[in-house]
Formats: sequence, C-alpha cells, structure tokens
Amino acid sequence: MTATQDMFLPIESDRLSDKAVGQIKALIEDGRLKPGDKLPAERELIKLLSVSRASLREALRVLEVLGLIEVRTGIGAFVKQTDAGALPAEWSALLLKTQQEVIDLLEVREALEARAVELAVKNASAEELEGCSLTLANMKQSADSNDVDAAIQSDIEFHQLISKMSQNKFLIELSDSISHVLLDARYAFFRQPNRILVSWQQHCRVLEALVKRDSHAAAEAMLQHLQDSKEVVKRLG
Amino acid sequence: MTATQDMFLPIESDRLSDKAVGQIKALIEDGRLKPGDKLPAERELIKLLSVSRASLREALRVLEVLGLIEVRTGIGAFVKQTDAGALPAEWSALLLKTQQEVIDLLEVREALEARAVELAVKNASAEELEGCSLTLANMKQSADSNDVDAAIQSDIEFHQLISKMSQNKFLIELSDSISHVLLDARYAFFRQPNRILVSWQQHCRVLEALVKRDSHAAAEAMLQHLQDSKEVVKRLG
DNA sequence: GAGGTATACTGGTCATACCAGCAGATAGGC
DNA sequence: GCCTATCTGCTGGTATGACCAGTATACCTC
Repeated sequence: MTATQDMFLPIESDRLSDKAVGQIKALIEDGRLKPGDKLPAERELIKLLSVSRASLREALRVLEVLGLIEVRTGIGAFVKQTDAGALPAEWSALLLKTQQEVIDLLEVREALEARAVELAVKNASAEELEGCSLTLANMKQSADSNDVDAAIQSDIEFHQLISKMSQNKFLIELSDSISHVLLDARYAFFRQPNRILVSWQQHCRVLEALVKRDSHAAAEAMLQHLQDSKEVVKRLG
Repeated sequence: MTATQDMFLPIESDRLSDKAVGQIKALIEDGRLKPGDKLPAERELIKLLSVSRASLREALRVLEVLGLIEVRTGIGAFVKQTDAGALPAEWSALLLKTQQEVIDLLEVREALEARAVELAVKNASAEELEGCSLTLANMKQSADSNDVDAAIQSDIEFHQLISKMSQNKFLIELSDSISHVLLDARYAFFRQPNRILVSWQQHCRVLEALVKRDSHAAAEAMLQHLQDSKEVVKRLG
C-alpha cells in the first residue's frame, strides 16, 4: 500500500533540543504537567535533562511556537491552556502565492462558515444578533462612503461574530485564522465597484435567516455569499 | 466596538530572537528569499543582524517550526517550499481533553469532509476510486475478524483518499491533521459492537455515490456517516 | 584519471558571565 | 503595629568563546 506513509518513520534529528521538546511535550500530553503549571526554572531543567541552557532554550522556543507553553520573562515558563489558540500563530506563516491557493482556502471557508451559521442559529442570543445588526449598519455606511478599510473591518467582524455564535472553538479559530490569511485578498476584492454594497446585502440575508432561526436558509445564504465572492476573486485573478 | 480586538496590538516581546524571526520571515514573504535559497551561515547572519549566535539559533528553531525554513546540519539553512505542510506539525500539539472538544472537532470534520467528497466527485480518477474500493475490502476483512487496529488503519486511509481526491491542499491537510488528533478517540469508537461493519457499510454508500458521480448523494452519505459516528461518540462520553 | 586525504567550511553543543525585570523579605519611617 | 521603601535573590534574555561532528571541496598521491 502507501509505502511512503506506512514504512518510513520521521527521521529523528539527533538534535538535543528536539529531544527536550519531546520529553516536555510528553509530560504535558500525559497530564503530568497540567495547564497553568510552572515548569522548573531553566537552570533547573538543564540539570534534569542534562543539556546546556542554549539547547534547552531552543526547545522552549519550539514549545512556545507550538502553543504548549508560555514564557514570561523574570517569572518562568508555564503550561498553556490549550483550550484555545494553539493554531493561529502557525497560520500566520502561511503565504498565499498562487490564485489557486486563494480559491482553495475560500472553499474551505465556505464549508466552515456554512456549518458555523447553522450552529449559530441554534445558539445565537438576542444580544449577539443585535451586535450583527450593528456591524451591518456600519458596513452600509462604508458602502455609502466607499470606505474600503472600514468595509473590510466590518466584513471581518460580521464573519467573526457568526463563527463565535457557533460556540465551536475550532470553528472559531479556523475561521479567524483563514480570515487573517485572506486579509490581503480582501483589498482587491472590496475595491470592485459596488462590492461593498453587494456583500452588505448578502450579509443582510444571512442575518435575516438567522433571526428567523431558519438554519437551512442561513446556511444557504452564507454559501451563496461566499461562492459569489469566490467567483469575483476568480475573475480578478 | 470590540475593544479587545481593535484597540490592542500584540505585545512586542522585546526578545531579539523574535525580531530576527520577523526580519527573516519578512524577507521570505517579500520574495527576496525564495524557496530553495540558502540562508547565510549562522556566523554570517549574526553579523548581519547584530545578535548573538544563541539568539539567532532560537530564531532559526522558530522559523523551522513555522515551516518556513529547513536546517541541515553541516550544510546550511534553506527556505522551504511552502507549497504544502506548514500546519500539520502544529495540530499535533493539540490535546483533546473534554468530550465537548471531541464533538466540536467532529463537527468541523463533518463540514470539511462533506465538502471534500463533493469536490472528489469532480476530480476522482478511476484509479483513485479503485484504491478506495480496495481499502474498503480491507476494512470488510477487519470487520469480519474484528481487528480493531486494522479497521482504524483502513478507516483513516479511506477518509484520506477522499480528501486527496478533492485536490484542495488545505482540505487535505486539515482533514489529515484532524484525523491524527482524533486517533485516540477511534479506539473506543471501533470497539463498539458492530461498529466496524456499520462504518464499512456507510463508507460503501459514499463510494457508490462517488462512482455514480452524484455529488449531492456523496455529500449526504458522508454527512450521515460522520453524524452517526458523532452520535456514537456522544453516547460513549 | 581515480582514489584518498587534508582542510576549511557548516550546524550542534557547551560553560560562563552578565544584564534586566519581578517578587518576597527585610529594614526603615510613621 | 502598620505601611512604605529598599534590598536581595530569584527568573528569563543576551553575549562570548570554545569545541565537536558532520559535509564538501581542493589538493595531492598513485
């Protein structure tokens, strides 16, 4: 079968810092180090692991990027609450070079946000819907004054509010990450004539369905909005 | 508005290694350092950036984890092809502690794989469908012999093949990552009586729709399969 | 020309020293 | 006695210089 995946194991780079990462990571995954726990001081850890401080510090940087620990200068290193925010930092390193990549990402967004809005129908509170309404009012203003920056701001906010209402933290984080990565693409997008207004209208339809608690209509409206946007991006490329 | 998001900027941790990361990252994003390019040697870089080798090396570890560079001992550091695989490493650090987290993740998977199978209908080649068929044959065997490990293997492989057929690299990577994170949950799942067989049947329905090139039916079958699985997990918790 | 070796690289590791920020203890003033 | 201010010992952050272990190349020998 797939030899490349089953036969070979990841090369163990004999780097000591990597081994240190492995040990500490294992402790956290085993639960022997719980969120909030303070790791031993660097000068302690180097004795426990028998590595130099340089190697240990490289390991700590890695663990930090992985979102497993948080290092506060002068205080110490702490195991992070992995409840949230393990991934966003990573995606920020993501670069969209080809148009196909943008399209691919937009397709992922379609799937995620259509699902998010379905869940939002179930969980949205009156206040949250009010917040959406407010954001849309702002976006309408941006449309009237053709203020692209403000429009982008409102657009991001609207989608963010929706994903938050889904109350699914992975959905929230992924949507936020994608939104962040797509930031640049939005400029060209909203500079298209009437785009702000059209997007605003589409947002309104989503909100209407949301208010009516019609999950099918909401998902449909969101999907149409995102697919329409995708078509615009395709034409731009 | 949302003060927490608009007013505050991320704290700039005055760490020199972070600044070094920023500079090198910027060079890569600007395209002044292209994939495959060799970075200056560490002893060169420390002069260019006016930092110590320790700080620089911490920066290199970070860039490595971010998937931006690859460091080969004795040779040098190279800018990575960011085409693929910037994220999976990150998700490996993700831990599922509460049942709600598992459910949330399963819901994300529903959205992604339903979408993936729709795209797969368009892009699947005859050989790929043949591969799916083979994997399902293996799974049937596992069901008959009640071999949980083999069943998990086939299950993962089937879902992987589908996401690959979508030819959307983000979909592929996200699905793989989620699949990896859910590995532990699968054991309890497939140990349920008849579970392997039921999952196999559901897989078969997906494949049937795929062969008929009926994207709606395929998505529906996949969704039912995943939702059914989710219900089982809920009962387990 | 083919082969082997010497050498000048590369990253990987270490020990030591010093700086800056934080926290708790301690000493001072009231 | 209580509050404040300083002092001291922690913490992480940085720099330096040395050495090891691979890699690649140039050179030298046969």
